[in-house]
Amino acid sequence: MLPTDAELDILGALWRLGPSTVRAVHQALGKKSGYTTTLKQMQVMTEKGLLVRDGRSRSHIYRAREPKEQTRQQVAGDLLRRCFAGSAKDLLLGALAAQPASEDELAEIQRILQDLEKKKGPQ
Amino acid sequence: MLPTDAELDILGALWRLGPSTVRAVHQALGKKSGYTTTLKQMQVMTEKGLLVRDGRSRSHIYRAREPKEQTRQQVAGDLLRRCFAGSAKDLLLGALAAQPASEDELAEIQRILQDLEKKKGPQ
DNA sequence: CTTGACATACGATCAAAATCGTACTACGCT
DNA sequence: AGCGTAGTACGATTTTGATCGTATGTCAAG
Repeated sequence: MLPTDAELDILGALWRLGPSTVRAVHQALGKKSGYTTTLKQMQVMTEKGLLVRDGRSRSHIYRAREPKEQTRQQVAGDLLRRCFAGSAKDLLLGALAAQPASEDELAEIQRILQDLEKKKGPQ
Repeated sequence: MLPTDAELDILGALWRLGPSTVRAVHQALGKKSGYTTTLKQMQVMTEKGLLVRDGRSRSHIYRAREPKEQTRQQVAGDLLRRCFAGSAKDLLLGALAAQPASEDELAEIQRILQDLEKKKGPQ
């Protein structure tokens, strides 16, 4: 099951920060809502299996249960199908239109694509 | 305001089909839910300004109000920020991991990137 | 040992999205 | 004209996500 929007924000914070307390996540989120809201959300996410909690210290430490890459893959794949008719090209185009990438990043993407084609072509 | 998930499905269907009746969209959606649900959703979307309706024929014809590219840009940009820390590279990687692209599509992406860099570099 | 700061637990509530039932309407067919 | 089919209109309900208040627990400083 895919994470909701608010859940994605929390996962994003945990990816950035590494394993963290509720308070750390809440602060990193720039807190439009109250602390107990974030707490509750992370509790629910733990029940759902999105997070795991280490309750040994008084302030529990949470971390994402699945590797970041896996979650990203799921959510990108979902959008790809639902909104871009499966076209990775169109997805990239949309992303770049929304937020232009630096030349360095463009070059890096090129490199990755070349590697991919090398790996794929010979087969 | 970003379309909800169900709204995105409807937009996707309209992009594929072109201007269509509720029934056509409902069928294209392969829906688990009833016809009036789709109808109601499209009515709400019309109120929100996501769709426009031509009510001249008995079966009203709906189409997306904004160009596909604009909506895609918004939704891709949102995901890019929220889930990929602004890295278009990571977004592309996630998408490709979820659904590998053909060699042709990879090549096409390369071409687009080269054009982009040419346009950007000289400035 | 008491108190205050900070933590979790958890029910209640609120808001938004999705679903459905049913009433009403227009059209074509006989 | 009357009937059946296929459509819209729209209120009601259900479901889900997000938010909050408050009760309670823990610990360390004084």
